[in-house]
Amino acid sequence: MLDDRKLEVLRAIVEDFVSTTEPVGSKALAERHSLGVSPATVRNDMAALEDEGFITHPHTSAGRIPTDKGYRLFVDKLSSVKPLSAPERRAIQSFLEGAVDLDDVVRRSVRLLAQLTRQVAVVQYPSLSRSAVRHLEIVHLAPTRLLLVLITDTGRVEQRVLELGASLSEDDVVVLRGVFGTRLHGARLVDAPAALADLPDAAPVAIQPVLTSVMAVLLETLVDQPEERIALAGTANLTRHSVDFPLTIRPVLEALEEQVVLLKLMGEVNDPTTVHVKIGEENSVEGLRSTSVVTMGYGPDGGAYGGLGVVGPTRMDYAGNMGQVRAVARYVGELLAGA
Amino acid sequence: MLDDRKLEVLRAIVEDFVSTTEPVGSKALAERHSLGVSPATVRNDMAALEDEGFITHPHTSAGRIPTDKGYRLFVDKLSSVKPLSAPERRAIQSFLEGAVDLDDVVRRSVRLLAQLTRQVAVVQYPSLSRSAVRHLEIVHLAPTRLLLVLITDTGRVEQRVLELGASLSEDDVVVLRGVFGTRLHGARLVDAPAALADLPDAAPVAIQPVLTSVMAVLLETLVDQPEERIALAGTANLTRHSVDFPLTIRPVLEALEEQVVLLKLMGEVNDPTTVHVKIGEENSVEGLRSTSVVTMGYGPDGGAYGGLGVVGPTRMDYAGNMGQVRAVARYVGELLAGA
DNA sequence: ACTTGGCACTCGGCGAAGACGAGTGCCAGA
DNA sequence: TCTGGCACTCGTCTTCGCCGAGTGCCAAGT
Repeated sequence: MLDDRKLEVLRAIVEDFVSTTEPVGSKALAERHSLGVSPATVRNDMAALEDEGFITHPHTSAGRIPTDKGYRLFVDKLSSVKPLSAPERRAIQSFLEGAVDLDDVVRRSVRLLAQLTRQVAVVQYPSLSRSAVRHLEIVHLAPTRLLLVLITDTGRVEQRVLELGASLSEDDVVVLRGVFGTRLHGARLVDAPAALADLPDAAPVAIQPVLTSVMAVLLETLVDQPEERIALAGTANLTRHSVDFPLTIRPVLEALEEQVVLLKLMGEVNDPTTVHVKIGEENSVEGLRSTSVVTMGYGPDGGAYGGLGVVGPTRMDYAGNMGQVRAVARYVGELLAGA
Repeated sequence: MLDDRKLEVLRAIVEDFVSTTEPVGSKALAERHSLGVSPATVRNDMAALEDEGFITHPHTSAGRIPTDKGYRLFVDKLSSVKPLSAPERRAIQSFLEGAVDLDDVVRRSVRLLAQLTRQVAVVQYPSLSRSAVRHLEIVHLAPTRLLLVLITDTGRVEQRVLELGASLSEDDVVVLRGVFGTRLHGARLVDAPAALADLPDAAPVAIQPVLTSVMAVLLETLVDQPEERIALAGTANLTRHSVDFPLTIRPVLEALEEQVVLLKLMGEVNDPTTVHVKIGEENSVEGLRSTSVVTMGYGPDGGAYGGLGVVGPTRMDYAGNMGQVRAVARYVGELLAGA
């Protein structure tokens, strides 16, 4: 059905189309790649590939372009992730070293990724629920007002102001600090509910009410509805492709503005060992059906802190972008593990 | 030189052009606006306006369009900031209420502004240096490692990990907390250097070294090089205009990706009482020469916490956008003052 | 059975030519 | 100072025809 030469033809079509942006014809193909056969033969192979749905032609008298299915085959069978060049490695290193805090790491990574791939880059902040508690600070702002500050092992900081029904003494606050500190320190946030389950009963009766409400706030805002954050960069890169503009990039820009969409994108990967690729119609998000998304999780092998990746035209350099995404994901993972 | 009718003609041209996007001719103008004169007269006025540089025509047989100078006159003399409609007010309120923390406030505001104006919206986080210290927490992560967490009255949280040369006891940390707490609580960050100036001398000798380095980190990262943050939304709105090309929106997108550019934009306004408008070539940033920027500071009258605004085509609804920017700035200002 | 050269055919792109019409500038008269 | 008239300019849109890349198919060769 699909012998080696046909696959070779497909690879040639993808590579040429990706680099030239123009439909590729049988003649040019036979010349540029040393396939050792005539254009006519190539045409036959092309017809076969088209029957199988791997390529199409926009109109009768034009060359062929790969379909989503064609790219999929190319990515799965015909290409391998391209390791980075030495300059690229150096770029990553010099770009990311010297980041002062988590925000800085994320912002630098996303810009780096955009620059490296020349695509739109997306980086998810380390997910709260998968992080562990490094420190929980309870600040007594006013008699009836507490400020909770949670700091995770990946450096995320979340704070909430809490209005209490009743007034609280400084001693009460100290007790609260002690109780939550011992229960939560080092615990992963997903495990927090379990760690705190018996807390109200175990505590002194006097502070049980306030303790319960602090617990409620903690669990609600940090575990039940964890606030996910995402950074974006390189949207200007969208204008490099697709000559016919507003129509193509509009829905993409709109989709990328939706926090939900980005979360979905990133949520689908929590595997920090493999690069994932979604091509065109494979994307579950409406506005991104004309693009491809390359993603990877970052963090420890067990479960990633979060995801990162790039969004670009289906006509992209998959091998290269996959390599770049993988490299940045690994670096960021290491950086945060060491923090 | 420019009598009332000519000004009226200019206003009509600006209004028509803004709403239709098309060069406006003398005939259409005389009909649509009840100027009480014939197209021929309007033509004469137009010729005069053109001589003065307030309008041009793209080519001989086209209508007139305003120049930057024309828009400037329009904004300064011919229009007044448009108050919001009732639905708009309600939208602001329902959009912003229920924000749980500063991040939330900023992100909601920027999206709100983008939606309201249908332009690209920019919101600067409250500038650190102009904020006051609500709480400074010093966490003893490890014997030689401190975590500084600064919380400002506007709700910004900044943290830095600090590696010390020497080991520190828990008691030392308590002393540190006390010292910095009393000195800084409630102080504005701009005043921090003064508030801390004599600190090393006044403190117990034992902790002077560590105290000095904590001070150094504080002052350097929080006062000398305060980390400014900016949120952006509505870039997809750029595609609504400029039927023409990527050529128009490309440089704009690129400029908007530069943190520096946005800071410059926002830095130029710290007046929370007036809306500022930069039109086309008036912009100091290269990539934004084809756009207009409407900005305003938010915060207390004395000095704003930060700035916010929108970026759009010079052909924008100035009166409306100015009203919207002003309204959002006021709301955000109140919201943060009450926090 | 596969490959190859030949050949007729398709169809989008591009440039020329022309019709159209919006809008102008100017002028003479009120 | 305003107005109507009029000739003129010039960009836009449409049509038309040519060009050529590229195809599909076929018959012949290996």
